[in-house]
Amino acid sequence: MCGALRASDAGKQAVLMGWVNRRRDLGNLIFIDIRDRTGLTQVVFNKERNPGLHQKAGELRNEYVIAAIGAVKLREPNTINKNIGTGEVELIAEELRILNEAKQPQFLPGDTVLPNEELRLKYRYIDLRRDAMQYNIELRHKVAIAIRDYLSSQGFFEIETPFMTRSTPEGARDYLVPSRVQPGCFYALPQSPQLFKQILMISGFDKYFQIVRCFRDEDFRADRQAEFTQIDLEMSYPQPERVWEVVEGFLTAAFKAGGYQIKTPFLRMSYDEAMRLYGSDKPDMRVPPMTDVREAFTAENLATLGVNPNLPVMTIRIPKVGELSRKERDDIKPLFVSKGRAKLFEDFKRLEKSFPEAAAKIREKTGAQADDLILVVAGDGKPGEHKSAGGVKPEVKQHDHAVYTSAGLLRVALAQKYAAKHGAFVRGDFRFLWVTDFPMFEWDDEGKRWAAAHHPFTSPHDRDMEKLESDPFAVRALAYDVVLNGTELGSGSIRIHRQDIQRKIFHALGLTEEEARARFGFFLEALEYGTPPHGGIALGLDRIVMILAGADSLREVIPFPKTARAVDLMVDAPTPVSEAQLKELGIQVRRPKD
RNA sequence: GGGGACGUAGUUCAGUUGGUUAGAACGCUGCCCUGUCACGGCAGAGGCCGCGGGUUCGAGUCCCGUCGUCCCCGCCA
Repeated sequence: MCGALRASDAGKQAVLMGWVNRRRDLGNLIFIDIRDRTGLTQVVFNKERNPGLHQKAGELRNEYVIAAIGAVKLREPNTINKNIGTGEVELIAEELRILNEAKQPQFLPGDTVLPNEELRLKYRYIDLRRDAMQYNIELRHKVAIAIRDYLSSQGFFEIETPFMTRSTPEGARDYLVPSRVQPGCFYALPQSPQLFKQILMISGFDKYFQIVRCFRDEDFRADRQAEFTQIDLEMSYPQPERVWEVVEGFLTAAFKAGGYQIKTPFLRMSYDEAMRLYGSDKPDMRVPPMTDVREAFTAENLATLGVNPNLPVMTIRIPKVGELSRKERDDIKPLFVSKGRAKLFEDFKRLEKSFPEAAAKIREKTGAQADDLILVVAGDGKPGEHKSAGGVKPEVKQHDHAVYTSAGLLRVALAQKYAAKHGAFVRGDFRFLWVTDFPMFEWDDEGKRWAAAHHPFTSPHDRDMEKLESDPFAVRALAYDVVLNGTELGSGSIRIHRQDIQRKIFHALGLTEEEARARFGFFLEALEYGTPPHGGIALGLDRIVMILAGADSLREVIPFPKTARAVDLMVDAPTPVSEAQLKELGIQVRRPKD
């Protein structure tokens, strides 16, 4: 292989096959770097030594595929290239075959500046030849193998589940696949193999896993693709701690495959605590938590500031940012997105001038150093908004959350903006965290109903069972997320294994008996035939590899990704289909323009 | 659904208050060059300024629309 030859190979004959990475034509002497996925080797063509061969080498162009045969020669000491593994040797060509010519590509794998992503995706086969992409794809392979090996060694079976399955109205939008033999009927591509893996527990495969593709028709981001890969697993009779142990085990193996040692067990934190300290259910632990400093202010202070005294007053602290100019402070403002009625005080110096005592308490409470950036996010004091004061009603909690999440989003945005200053975002610093005790339900404003926060098969805490009807907001679920540096890696829960409880949950979700049976009838029936307690989790493989690769986007670790509008630029999908195909499927397309 | 950034040579970019012939670097083509390794030197080719309207004596530049890519909010059980 092109990256394999070493000084010890000197004197041997070698055949190298690969791409022309670069040619350096010195006239009577031509150097060609030949490349494959293992690396580069310099091949030398000397006119004096072999005029015919030298002339042929002159015809070589970028990305031609060639075979070079010759003797491995130790380089003169002054011509050694320390930048490449094969730099001590070179191949003195004796024979050259052009296996295939290449058109001049739009960009070259060896280019130092990347073209824009549109071109990279359109000519993905060129892009994938780049070192960085070859590394990422190999890393992905190694991580997947490590996880398979680990789970297999722990007694888990990898079992496949269908891709063409049943559409369920809960959750994300489905990708649909029309049926030809049943016109007007559709399969759905799975958002996850959730129900199948639960049924595998009912079927007696008490430890299941699968590295499996999932599909969700939603809007996409740097960390969200239309199709993505999950490490899905489920086990019978587990406590949550048992699931966490398994996950910590395979993540240790996966990160080891990526060259990193990680520490277990991971930190644990309840959802409530995560919200209060980080304003997020996926806290990035690399920057300091926020602090509620409501107590530092007097009632008069808060009134003067126009701050609601019933809501939290959160400080964000970003270390070592130093003095900010007026303009830099102004640049912070657009980073703040108020959820509900939160407002931002971006000038702590001014607060300090007006309220020196409160400011001193804040400095003490947050442990802020002189060069730390401090910001305050509080609830807007609107008259007539305190009607729920005194009782912990859902509305109050919602307003609390608005302040927490507004502050939390700003905290993350600032941490990114000033990453160079606080220096806390070091490659290889992995802060894992279990976030536990998620709420069972969320209020769906659009549908005006309670919705499952995780999914409707998640088991509530035993102690909260009686609050299902009276106070749904207070019901905690046996649900947990594994979080790494502010990214949600995975999400799981202990499931409901009893039909009566499942029925109660559907009821709390406002589903009638008939609706529930129409949607999940097969599953409810399965629950009645002796279902062991079970639970599991699913982790995003793409995200794990992305973080290990130090990449900012899933597209860097997926060979053939889609754009934000779910288009594959290389194959140009999706496309319209012929009238005949539609007719066969019994489908008529209503075009938006008509 | 909403907000923001970008779109100029094959590529990455520059292009002043609207003004004459739209530039640079790399790449490409040809010639020269025997120790280069991001080789070097000389010469040359290469432009629907994303697309469609509009304002103007005059538009790469201003306005409206549209298409595409990226980032964020909503959404993602």
